[in-house]
Amino acid sequence: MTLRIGELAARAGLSPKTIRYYESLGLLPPPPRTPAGYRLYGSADEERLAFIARAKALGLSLAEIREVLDLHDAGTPPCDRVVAVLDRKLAMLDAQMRSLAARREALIALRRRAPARVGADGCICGIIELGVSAG
Amino acid sequence: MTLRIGELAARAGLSPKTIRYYESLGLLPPPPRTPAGYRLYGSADEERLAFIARAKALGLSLAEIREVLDLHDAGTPPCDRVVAVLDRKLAMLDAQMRSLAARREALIALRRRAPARVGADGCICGIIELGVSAG
DNA sequence: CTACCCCTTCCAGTGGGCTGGAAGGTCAAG
DNA sequence: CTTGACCTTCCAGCCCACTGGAAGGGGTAG
Repeated sequence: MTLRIGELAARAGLSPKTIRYYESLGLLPPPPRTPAGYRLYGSADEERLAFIARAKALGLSLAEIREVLDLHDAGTPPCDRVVAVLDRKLAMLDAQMRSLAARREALIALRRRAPARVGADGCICGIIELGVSAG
Repeated sequence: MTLRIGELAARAGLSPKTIRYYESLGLLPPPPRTPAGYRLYGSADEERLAFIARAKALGLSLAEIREVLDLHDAGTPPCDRVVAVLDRKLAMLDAQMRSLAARREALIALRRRAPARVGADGCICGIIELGVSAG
């Protein structure tokens, strides 16, 4: 159960570069090394990477994941923090979806009127240029 | 109707930096200069910036806007291209909204089960870690 | 003259999550 | 011995739309 970085990366579906990058961000503790300097990992690291993957899939940034991991490593159950982060994510997601929906409406309205605007005079492109009421 | 860059920027609601940046990207043609090298703009530039602002609000990237403007400057009505870009934007928007909606569902389900997962043993944080079926 | 604001150019940094590449060390197989 | 896969470090770049700052010139008011 001792892995070099390439093996760990393969199991986690990442590149060795990414593992080293995570270590540089403090997401993974500095692992023990062989005399030649090769990093050596165990199953705890694999689980940690699985946790990171799950948190990433939920939309947490690496900085947020690091915060949670730091709490855990300090012996504090990170769950309260996780709930707070999740709630914030949810609020941001809602806001983002609203703005996307608004843009989508604008785009669809424009798209519907586009044929009538093609070739409008005195402007760069009537589709974009003319006000919503026109057409 | 001759403006220096600061004046034009103020009218367009941009910074002089941004105007120069747009020029460097080819969104604005290189304007005439005073003997001292100051850029001089006219109402056509103001309209061009208004067009850019509108296109940006629709979600076009500066590269896409440049493409449209290049077509226009070459004497080709850009409307066909605009329609294609708009359609692509719409498809991307839909895909993005679907993925956001999926993440939102996952987040909400997780959030609902969170209390039962707090303090789960043998993992970093039960809220994130446990499978969807758990709880 | 100074003060002050505007203008010029060019270089560099922001954020996020990597990725590429150079230059070199290590280790097992053939 | 060589080959080749793997490892190490460090620096640099990607995307996007700017933004900051340095270093210097221009133009006008007092």
